[in-house]
Amino acid sequence: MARATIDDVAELAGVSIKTVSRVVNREPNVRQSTREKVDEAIAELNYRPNMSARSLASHRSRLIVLVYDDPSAYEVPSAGYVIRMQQGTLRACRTANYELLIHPCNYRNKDVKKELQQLIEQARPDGIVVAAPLSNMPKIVNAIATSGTPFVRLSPGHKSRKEFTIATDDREISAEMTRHIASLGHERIAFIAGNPKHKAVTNRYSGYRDGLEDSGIAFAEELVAAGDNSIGSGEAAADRLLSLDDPPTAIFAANDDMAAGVVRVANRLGLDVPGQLSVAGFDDSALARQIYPALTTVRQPLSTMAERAALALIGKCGKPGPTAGTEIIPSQLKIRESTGPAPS
Amino acid sequence: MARATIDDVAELAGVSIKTVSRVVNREPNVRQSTREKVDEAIAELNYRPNMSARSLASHRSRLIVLVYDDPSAYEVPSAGYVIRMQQGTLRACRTANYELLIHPCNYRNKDVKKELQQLIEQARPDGIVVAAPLSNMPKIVNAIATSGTPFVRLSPGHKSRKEFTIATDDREISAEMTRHIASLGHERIAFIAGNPKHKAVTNRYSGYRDGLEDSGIAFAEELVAAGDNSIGSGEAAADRLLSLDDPPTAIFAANDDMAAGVVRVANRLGLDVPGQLSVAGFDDSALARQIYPALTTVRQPLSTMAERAALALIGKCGKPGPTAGTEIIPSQLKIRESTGPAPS
DNA sequence: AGATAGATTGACAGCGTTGTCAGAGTATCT
DNA sequence: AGATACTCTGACAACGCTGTCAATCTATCT
Repeated sequence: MARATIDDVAELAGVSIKTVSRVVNREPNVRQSTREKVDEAIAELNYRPNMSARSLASHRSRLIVLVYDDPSAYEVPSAGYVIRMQQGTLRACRTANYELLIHPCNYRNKDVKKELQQLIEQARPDGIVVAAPLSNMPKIVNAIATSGTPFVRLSPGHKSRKEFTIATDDREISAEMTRHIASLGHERIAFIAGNPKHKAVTNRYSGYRDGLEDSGIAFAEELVAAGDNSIGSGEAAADRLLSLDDPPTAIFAANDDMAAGVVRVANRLGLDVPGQLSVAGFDDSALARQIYPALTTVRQPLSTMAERAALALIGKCGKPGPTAGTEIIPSQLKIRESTGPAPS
Repeated sequence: MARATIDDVAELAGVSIKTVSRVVNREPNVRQSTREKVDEAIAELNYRPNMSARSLASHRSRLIVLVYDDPSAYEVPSAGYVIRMQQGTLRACRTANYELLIHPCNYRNKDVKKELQQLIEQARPDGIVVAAPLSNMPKIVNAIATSGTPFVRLSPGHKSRKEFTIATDDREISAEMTRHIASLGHERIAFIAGNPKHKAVTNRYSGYRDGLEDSGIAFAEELVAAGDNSIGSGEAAADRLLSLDDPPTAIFAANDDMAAGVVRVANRLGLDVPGQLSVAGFDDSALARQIYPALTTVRQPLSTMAERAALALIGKCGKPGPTAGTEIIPSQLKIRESTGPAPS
């Protein structure tokens, strides 16, 4: 039994195919009784519009593409990010009956530009969500921009006025985390900075200093350690910080992996967490919940960001709409077991 | 500048559009010189066929859909599975210039059937890869089968002769793991069984018994504990096993989470792993590499399975197409630090 | 009643490919 | 040379839908 086409529906309902098209696309100016007749015919024939035909005729594909960096995506710690972005994008797609095409790509590859162009020309998506770090690479962004396809940058830490960008409040939430720790009575609060290449991560340092100031705590150079986002660098940093004459009673690391390193050192030194040392991380990675004690950390609403991005694209479809500016999605403190009152 | 169409290419090359179509689709019976002329024109105009038109006319979409269960997919431990499947499918797609559409869905939802039908009718994918547990549900499989779209089941532990299925060798590899442990000198090898609802997981128990037999070790009822795949159940099982009069020197858990539970108990009891107790898991989840000592475990080639599935659908593969039968992809032992020689 | 504006509907031409089929070339065989 | 069998090529009709625009209705206004 071949699929019913719009002609079949039109014939059964006794109207023209154009009217069926109107009903299907919820266009105005169709008499209620006509609409009902058509809906009945659609139901009876179990008619579903053919996407290809639709897209060919209307120049719209009801397809959203999510582009992200492949190699980093498939390392263990990044899997969660990717999944959460997909989840958000999918949520948006579902509401509007769009489908999601995923296209991880490797920015180190010389042909990314060509690859993206081909993707765009073949799939003709209605919109593209570009995730970090690709979203911060002019090469990539330009390739997409020149195609004329609407796109949204998912770019924690990078604002932009040129393109529509969804960003995070790394600085503000880091300040909040710092204030939270301070509110527990801590006065010696250390910070482990991350890889300075990641803008979002350096923003966290600024937030730490803001939070200190807000809480009336003097900044102490010696309480800042440099890390590179790895567990190992967190351990090294913790070793140094905890061997200070006047060691910190709380350590805020710019990401969860480094915070996990701190916890590991604390265990080794026999320091109780959070009894003798409070530890906070950032990212709410899987690790944060797997280690003991579970990490107090910051959860960035990656899935909400992605959803927002996709919704913007879907909504913008056809309409001119605002194509520039930055939208900030607020992060959330996840208070768990690794932070507690300062030791007296 | 509007995209070049096949007409533009035909005009520039001085041939008919049909000939351009032939060249683009690598059809035979085109004179070499003609082919070159057309290729030049294509290059000059940077022509890319329009997918929608192509798919409308040819009833093929160059789209593969990956369908998997949503809720379970997005829990932390499953993210890795999903990503690996996507990765494999994408690899296959890339070689044949297909694109991948992902469609997580919730089998608890009453409308899954309708949802899948709609997906199929709208996107008209050339093939569908269905992951477990959806691939084991007749409701789902039938919905897809009746659509006539070629599909492959990704179904560890479930064989089938009716549909084309990619399965794993849970039983065989579990036997191998058991033999490996035995070869290290262990004679008291315990097993923690997983959730009996998962066929793949119960197969592992059979494999354990096979391996015992292969190694000439008598099966002891008391050395088998029941778990439910969670870390907590692993701890409980370990507690019981290790308090036996003649406790095991090695524990093989049917998944990594339970194995992690065993390691946790060992730490608590002050047992050195692997000095006094060897521990093995199954799945090679992220956790396996994150805990200390890193878990000896089994890695199932999920990505290879998915790749194989997609290749079969694309028809790019020399082996028989997606007609029927089961193909087994062998798993791999990952020997890491949690297993070692039996204590003397 | 006649006119006017707006609501409703349909005819038809694309959208950019591929499939079919017939016609034109070419090589090979009697 | 003429016949036969391929090899190449192109004209043209789908494919199933949307956009445009004109035609028809209906309601409202003088």
